[in-house]
Parts: sequence; structure tokens; C-alpha cells
Amino acid sequence: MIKVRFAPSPTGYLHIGGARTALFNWLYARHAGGKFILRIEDTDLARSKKEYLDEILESLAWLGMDWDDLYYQSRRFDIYRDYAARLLSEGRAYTAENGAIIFKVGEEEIKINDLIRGEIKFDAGLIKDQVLIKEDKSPTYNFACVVDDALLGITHVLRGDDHISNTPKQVVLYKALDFKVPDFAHLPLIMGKDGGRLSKRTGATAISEWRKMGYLPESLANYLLLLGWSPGANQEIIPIGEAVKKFEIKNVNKTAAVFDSDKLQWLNAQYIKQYDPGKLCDLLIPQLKEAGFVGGENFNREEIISVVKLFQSRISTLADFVDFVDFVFLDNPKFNPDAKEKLLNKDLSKEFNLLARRFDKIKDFNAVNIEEEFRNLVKELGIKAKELVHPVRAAISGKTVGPGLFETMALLGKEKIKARLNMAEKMWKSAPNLKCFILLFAVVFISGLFSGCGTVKGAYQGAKEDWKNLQKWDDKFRETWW
RNA sequence: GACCCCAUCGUCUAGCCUGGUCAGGACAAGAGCUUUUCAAGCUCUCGGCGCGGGUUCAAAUCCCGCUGGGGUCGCCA
Repeated sequence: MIKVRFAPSPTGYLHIGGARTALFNWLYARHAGGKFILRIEDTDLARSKKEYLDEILESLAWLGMDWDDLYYQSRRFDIYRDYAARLLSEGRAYTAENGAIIFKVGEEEIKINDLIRGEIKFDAGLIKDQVLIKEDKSPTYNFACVVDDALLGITHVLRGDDHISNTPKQVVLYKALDFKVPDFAHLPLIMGKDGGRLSKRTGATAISEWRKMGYLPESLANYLLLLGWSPGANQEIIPIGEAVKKFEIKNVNKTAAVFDSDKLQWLNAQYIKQYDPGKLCDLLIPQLKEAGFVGGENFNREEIISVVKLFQSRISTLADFVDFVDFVFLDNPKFNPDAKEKLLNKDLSKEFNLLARRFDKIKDFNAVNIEEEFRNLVKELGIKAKELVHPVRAAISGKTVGPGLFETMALLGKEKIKARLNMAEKMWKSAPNLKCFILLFAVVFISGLFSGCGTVKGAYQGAKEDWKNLQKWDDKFRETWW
């Protein structure tokens, strides 16, 4: 039976690269009906932290992976020491001055048959003698890895490309201990946008971090799947269940892949769009609570679902939602500067008032009825729909963009809409009239010009001086820097 | 530096094994349609086989070299 493992070290969070390795292992096991083992490589007691372990386990589960067994290397130190002792007694290893146990590497050619890359040859003569047990009696990575993979019956080792050069070091140990050498498959590395190693800046973000940013596990897993694997057909959206059916190691490619957050975002938007609104609502409610838009348990789920439906095709992360829908939950919309400007630009008190009165006549305040009344009014007034649509949108949402106006109004309900139209009228009244301002300013300026010509002239001279000084300074600046 | 891996649009990739279909799709970018704004959707455009040799009637595909990129060289994992 096929048995694979993912062996994270709890010295850091699970990030894109590790998650992809885990996913490919899991997929391979599930596809073949084999076992997927988790082995925690916590031999570095000083750097291993529970916080990391928790995050790793949680993220794996969140992404949809389950494991059949869980091992901790820190609990198996005796086993490693026994095998080291055996090599010592057989003369294959020796003890260093500090007590470390070191394996004697012979001169031979090591061949591995990589499932992805084919045959790879190494010259063991180039490999240094390998430490098996450190001075502090803890096992080294390569040794513990070999002992565990053999004892746990791992049939296939799927791991990152960066482990290729570890492979010959491990193979000599398998042979020395008479263990069966597993099959290896070295997965292409995932790199940052700059073509180098994935760093914090280039995408080595913890999986839990992506979760916080509003990404769905479905889209993240789907994206990871596409990094180094392809179903062969032109298909981008592959739910994990389908991936289990289709995953073949022979379709894994050799080339390193660059992590592209744009495509991940696109996938996330695709999944959000397809999501069941009810389920999406449940995912969104915690975010709404955090933003203070809904409190406690007394919220109307059905109402939120209708909000979700309206915004589903407009957001690409769950976090976007909160930014878009604030006006639905707040008593008064928060105005964006451009929306405020658009609204204040022209006094439409009369039109807004007429609109509100028309809405009074509507019994069933739905989008169709609203649109009908709205268009009738526009016709009567002899203006274009746009001329009223945009200011109304600004007034009710505080934004210049959003879903269809009539759907949005239906969502908010008649009373709220009327209140907001009314509020807009007040804004026009209290808003300082720009034209007045300009006129007043001009009057003051001109009268000043006449009454104090001398002063103005003086000011002009002063300004001229300042300009000269500025130029001098500029020249100096250039000399210094160029 | 030594050893190893890799090489198709800016990015993810199909095609390579088993040479012969305008090198196909997706993201991004640009344009248009739709329209009430923004999305979504639909249509179109842009853009690629790293280079040089072979083998062959024919090379992205097979072979060699070069170049480029990446990885590893810890008593870290």
C-alpha cells in the first residue's frame, strides 16, 4: 500500500511551499487509497514551538487535508540512538571527541530514480562523513528522516526540490541499515516574483495569514494545485475532490513556479462567486461582527444573505465585503470624498423630494417597482436617468460605486432610503455655497488691491526675493547631488 | 567555487515520451459589447518555444555544447 508523509518542522508557520508539498502528498495518498502520515520534525527542541505546531495543523485541516497518523520525532530519540549504536558496533560509524556519532561515507556511485526527474547520479566520494547523533544526543535531520521513513513504511517520499542533494546522503544510510529505499519524487520549487526564494515580501506568507486576508481554503488549495501540476486539459478551476480523482505524479512538472498572487485572487473571486450565499454568509458574519456591523446573536441571517447575493460577484476576498457594505449596516452612510463631491455638486432638493414622494406610493418596495417609479419621474423631469442615478447612489451609500441602484434601494428598504434622501437635502442646505465663496473672496481681494496698493507691491517684491533665493538653493542642491 | 536540478507568452501552464495539426488555455495588460457606476459576463488584441550546432524531407519535440536561472554544500530542518 502506498504510504506517504508530510514532515513539517514546527520552527515556523506553514507557508505556501510547505502547504503545496503537503497537498501533493495528501492528493497522492488519497488518489491511490493509501495512507497520509504527518511527522513532526521537532528534533530542534530549542527552536520548536507549540504555537507553530498548532498553526501548521490548523492550516492543513483548514485546507481540507486529513491525516491517518501523527508522529513526533522528539518522542523517538531512543530509536535513533539504537540505530546509531548499531552502526557504531558494525564499524560503519565512529564517535567524535565530543561524543557525537558520525557515519563513515564510502566511495560509490549513488543512483536514484526520481519519479519526476528520472535517474540522478551522485558521487558519494564527494559527501562528507555524516553526523548521526549530535553532541547533545539528538539525531540529525538526515538520520532521523531515514530511520523514520523506513520504520513507518513510507513507500514514496514527495518533497521539495531543495532536498535533492540530501537524497544521496540518505540513500547511503538506507543501505547501511539494510532498509528498503523508498521511491523519491522531488517537487519543483515555488519562487517569489523576483525569481528567487520565496520571502515574506514575495509571498512566503503563512497560510493562516491568507485565511485572515479573506481567502477561501478552496481557492488556496486550488491555486497550490496549479503550481507544478496540471490536469492536462485546459482547466483552471479544480475542486479538491476532483483533484483527488485526477492527480497523477506523472503530470507534475519539473520547472520551478513563480507564486502569482493575482491569479490566486482571481481564483478566490471565482470561488466566492460560485459559493452558496448561505454558506458565504456564515463565513462573513464573523467579519461583520468584528467590524461592529452586527452585534451578538440578534441579526437577521436572511437579510444578510440578500446583502451577500448583491455583492458576491463584486468581491475577490472576504475582507473586501466589509469595506463595501458598511452603508447597509450603518445608520448614516460614511461618505467617500468623491461621493460627497458628486452629491454636493448640484442641488437636487426638488428632485429628491419628488422621488421620495413617489416612493410613498409604492406598496411592495422591490427593485422592479422602484425602477418603474424612478424612470417615470426622470421622464417627467425631462432629464437623463444618469443625472439622478449617480447622486442618489452617493446619497444612499456614500460611494460612487456599488451594485445596481434599484436593487440596493430595495435592500435598504423604503424608510432608510427616504431618510437618506432627506439627509441629502439637509446637506445641500447646510453646505457652504461654493459660488458665494468665490464671489466673496473676489470682492475682498479687489477691495484690498485698491485700498492698499503699496502693501501689495511690497508683497510682490518680497515674493520675487524669495523666488531668487529658492533658485539659488536649487542650484546648490544640484551641485551637491549631481 | 564544487555538485545537482531546470529552461514554451510578464506569470501559471498544454504540447515533448511516440518529430509533421496557424504553439492551445488561464492570470495580468489593452480594446470593445452590455450598462446606472463598479464588478461579473461575453468578444477581440497584445505577447512565447534562451542561443548555437547537429540528426532528419521535417525539430518546441531527439542528441551535444553554451548561456541563463535555481538549489545544496550545518552537530537547521
